[in-house]
Amino acid sequence: MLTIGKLGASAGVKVPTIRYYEQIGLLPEAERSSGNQRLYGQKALERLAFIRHARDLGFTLEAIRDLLSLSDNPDQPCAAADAIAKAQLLEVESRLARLTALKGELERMIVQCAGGRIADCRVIEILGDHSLCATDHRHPRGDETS
Amino acid sequence: MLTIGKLGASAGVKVPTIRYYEQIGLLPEAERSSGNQRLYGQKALERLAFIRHARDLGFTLEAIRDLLSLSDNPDQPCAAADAIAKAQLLEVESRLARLTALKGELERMIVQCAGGRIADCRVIEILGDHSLCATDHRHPRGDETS
DNA sequence: TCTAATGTCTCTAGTAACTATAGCTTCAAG
DNA sequence: CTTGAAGCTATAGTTACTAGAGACATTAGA
Ligand SMILES: [Zn+2]
Ligand SMILES: [Zn+2]
Ligand SMILES: [Zn+2]
Ligand SMILES: [Zn+2]
Repeated sequence: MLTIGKLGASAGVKVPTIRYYEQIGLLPEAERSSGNQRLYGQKALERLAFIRHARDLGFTLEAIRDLLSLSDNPDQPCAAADAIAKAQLLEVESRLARLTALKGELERMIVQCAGGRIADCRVIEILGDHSLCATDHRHPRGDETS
Repeated sequence: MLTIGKLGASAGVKVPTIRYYEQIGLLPEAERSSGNQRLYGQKALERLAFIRHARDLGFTLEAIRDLLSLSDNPDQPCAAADAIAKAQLLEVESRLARLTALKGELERMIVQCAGGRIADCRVIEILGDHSLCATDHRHPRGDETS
């Protein structure tokens, strides 16, 4: 049995994050010791490692919630799990496209600046006027920039 | 003079967002009409367009706050502005690197799944075990995934 | 065994950048 | 003059945590 600190160290997750996952129902309520401290077994460690890895791959907690409940039904077909992964891939690809455009614009504006006064700064000028940009990099609302 | 709705439409920013920017001091307090409604002139439109464009390029509001105060001092040297843009470029490049790794892993896991039961699903299996991954894509804490 | 340091407990609030809701007032068109 | 759209304030919700306060539990050393 692991204390919450050991569990966190094993899975690479901070202690308050574990408590948070329990609070939102992503982890089941833990057993408690006589002194009311949480105790975890191997299954909890695996579940937490799954969550951590999926977070590292950019899945949202909502997607992870679905993936976990799928993985609790081993005899079901896996189409739903694959669909979640494919959606995540699409999301990543769209962020990648946007970030690539941003990188290009940022490079362009930095290169163009000759480094004089603000009044002549190409960075400031381009920030004030998208028509000076080479690409249409604008942000569709509800889309995460990052 | 523009009403808040016209201003938002002109700059491509939602009305509540404009009020939010005013609240956090990114936009100055607007003039008011006799009926207490906000009124904006050309300068406010330019400032809001600047903010919008910088947001579209992924700058944080804090960075934008600094860029705006720099652009209010046209005779200063522009090194500080350029530094902010360069920092943003580095940020974008690091996100790009991470997302590229994520894309690779997601493609790998999707391709490997034969589409059977959850128990045999490669997606679920790999999510549970990072050692099955080809790259080290792990998320340094405090770093934005997106 | 006592004690000091570390770990854990609960609860609350804060982060970024908005978005949504409620309940009200003002404005513009017909 | 009336109605519907637009505007006002204030509050709360979003995501995925992180930080803090103040109290209790556990462990290691002297
Ligand atoms: Zn410059
Ligand atoms: Zn642009
Ligand atoms: Zn599968
Ligand atoms: Zn991995």
